[in-house]
Amino acid sequence: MDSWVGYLLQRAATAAKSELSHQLRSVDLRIVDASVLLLIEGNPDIIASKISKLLDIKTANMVPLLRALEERDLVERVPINKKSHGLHLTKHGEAVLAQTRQILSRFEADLEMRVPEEHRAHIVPALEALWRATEDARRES
Amino acid sequence: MDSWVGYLLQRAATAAKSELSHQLRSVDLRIVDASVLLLIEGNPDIIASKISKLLDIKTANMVPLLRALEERDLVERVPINKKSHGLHLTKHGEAVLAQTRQILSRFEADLEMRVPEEHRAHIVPALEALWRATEDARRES
DNA sequence: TATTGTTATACTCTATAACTATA
DNA sequence: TATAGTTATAGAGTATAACAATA
Repeated sequence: MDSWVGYLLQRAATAAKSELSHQLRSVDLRIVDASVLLLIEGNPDIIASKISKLLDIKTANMVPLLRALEERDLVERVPINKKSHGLHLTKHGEAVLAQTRQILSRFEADLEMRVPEEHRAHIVPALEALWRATEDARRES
Repeated sequence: MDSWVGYLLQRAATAAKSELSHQLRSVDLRIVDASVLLLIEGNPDIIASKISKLLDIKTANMVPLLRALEERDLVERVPINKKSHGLHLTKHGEAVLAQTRQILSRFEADLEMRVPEEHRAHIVPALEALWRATEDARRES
């Protein structure tokens, strides 16, 4: 079973997620929080429902997530019209995300270096193809 | 972000898990149930606490899991001493696992074929190294 | 009519604590 | 003293349904 792609994928992903979660505790963020902040920074005035589609989060679950980020003064909502709010980072949010980005890029570099040199160039295209083809299979079923 | 190993790892693993869960519904098993059945078949008279260590399941959570498998007549407990029970598959359990094994091996073959040929030989050793090194990092911290 | 956002709630999975009994 | 198994419970995380208001 140890040589099965599905099993190894699961084990590697779980281990990586667990390590990253641990490292993000220093900025008091979960992985999903960091993902949302990155998305807001890269797409100023993005609305909640757009984030929910991109990250596969139910809109109902976006509410407490964004409320927490807002209460911590990381994110601000600016009314676009009477229905939607554009999201953007506060000054404090930008500062926290800068710290977070350092953690993320260091973590990513560590992950890459753990792949033996002769396999390193193959891991990204292999995972990318695996992801896309598996997503497609799910959509077809 | 789409080229980050950690991100791709997560996406590919989630997609694969979701697809396998869906396929296992035909035998009314979750992935964890199938893993436990495989472990019992490969290690007759294994005890619950051993499974809990191997699959990283809290012993408290093994109780309802094994009870369900026992109530469905897939698994039997045979007393080893006054404290432990050896687990093994019933005839019915063996039959269901045979079906399950077909689903698993077909799924695994599909996954492998989704990796482009030029990267295929690299994915298993790459994931294995990533898993082990990341587990080690977690243990050290 | 579809989208956006929200509330309330339920379900699953996982985690913790306290406990009994046996190796 | 450590291990095996159990109970009860708490906490995330995620999912569904129903709803109001606006594009």
